Amino acid sequence: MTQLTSSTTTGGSLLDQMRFVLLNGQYLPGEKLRPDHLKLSFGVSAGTMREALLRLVGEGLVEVEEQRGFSVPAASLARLAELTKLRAMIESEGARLSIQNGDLEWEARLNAAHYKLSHIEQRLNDSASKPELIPFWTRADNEFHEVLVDACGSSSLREMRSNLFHRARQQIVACDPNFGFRTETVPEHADILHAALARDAAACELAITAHLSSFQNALNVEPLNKSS
Amino acid sequence: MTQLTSSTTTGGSLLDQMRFVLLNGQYLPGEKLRPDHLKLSFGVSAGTMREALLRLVGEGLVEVEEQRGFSVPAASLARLAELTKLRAMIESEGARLSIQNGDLEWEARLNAAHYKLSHIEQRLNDSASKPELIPFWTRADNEFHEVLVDACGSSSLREMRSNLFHRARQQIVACDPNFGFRTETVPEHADILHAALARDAAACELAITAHLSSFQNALNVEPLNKSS
DNA sequence: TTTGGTGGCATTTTCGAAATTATATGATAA
DNA sequence: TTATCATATAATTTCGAAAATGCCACCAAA
Repeated sequence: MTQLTSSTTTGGSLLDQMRFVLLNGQYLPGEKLRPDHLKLSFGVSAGTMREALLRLVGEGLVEVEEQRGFSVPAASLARLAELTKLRAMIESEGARLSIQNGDLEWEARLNAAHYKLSHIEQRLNDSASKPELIPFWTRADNEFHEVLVDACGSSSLREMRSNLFHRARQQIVACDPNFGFRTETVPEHADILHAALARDAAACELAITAHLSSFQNALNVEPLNKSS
Repeated sequence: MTQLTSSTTTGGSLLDQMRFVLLNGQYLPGEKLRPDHLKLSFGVSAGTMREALLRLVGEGLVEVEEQRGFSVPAASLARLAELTKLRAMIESEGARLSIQNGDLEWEARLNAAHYKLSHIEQRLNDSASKPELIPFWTRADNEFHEVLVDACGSSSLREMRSNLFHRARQQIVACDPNFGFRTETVPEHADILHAALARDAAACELAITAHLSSFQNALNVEPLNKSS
């Protein structure tokens, strides 16, 4: 396994570790996260543990109730649908702006991110199940969607996209035994890439919505709300 | 001043206090927020102070850099424009869903929220400047926009709206000597209310976009991006 | 059986200080 | 004068323990 963190401080790398395990379903939805217990697993003090949990609350990956401590957010298909819909809105708008503003260098980075992603997806497709690849796929998927909106010129939008991605991911690993991977994912990502490189904002928006909503359908959820 | 907090714990009420002062421009954009200094103003320990700041980071009202401490986010018209645009997207969608799902009780609450808001705005309109009313106006404005999306059925969207409102508010108090209040605000809020009560989602979306974008124009910023 | 209270235990919250790391100051050499 | 390095100061990070609070089982009274 490659190095998981780039942080120098204890709390920084702890945060990265916690994020990783939360995004890979190590803890069950609704489970309580007690600093006093967790400190044993991570080898830090309860205070540092509390600080990391507090930061994760800000990212929406952990919930906290006053005087009642921390817990893993409950998971449901309804919540996943909410987050996916917001993702579709934010990413569509971000991609639209990126297509408007992005330069050649952006296209190159998008290409690179898609190349990495499709490489991993190929390997996931080949053999029935390679659970050890999922973390790499998650990272590559996130990076592709990140680069897609990277030239949008709005750091607030980028922040929000990252936040939504992680929160949706957490729901997915709790709801889907396949961790969200499907064979259809491969051509869908390709569609997004090609629409973006062709500078076709409308097609790109369609491809993104199709990608996220086909994913919803696979989980037997109502499709994304169509405009009335 | 009425009671500012409903929290029982020290940290909880401290968080409310800090949020209040940050949203009212007590600290300058870019200013460093040192727990050791702030603890004197608020009468708590540095650790508790740190915890409150950490939570505010999660809300986007404070920034933190590893090994370099906390600071007030920089303010600029560009950043305000970003946040306002996201607000428009999120609130339009939330209002659309509320109009779809909201019942009579929702209409009643929206009416009540608008009544309170318009009452305060009337008083702000009458006399040239009543800076002591601004906090009340801010709260009423937030509550109106909150109720507007309250029946949307997506708690994620509600969370996000609240977050964006506060972050935008922080930018406004830093950029606008009038704290964002204009006489045009009054009819704009009324338009939103009437469109919502008439269950006219398209008109409501238009009214929201007009409201937020006319505000942008007043600050001499480029108008919100029109769909290409 | 149910209701209301009481005590003990686990957890959360808060604090103050030690350890680590950045930042500013000033001295020395090129 | 400029650059580099050591030193001193200030700030952040981390810890362990004390105080406050919630939770739960148990008992008594109705």
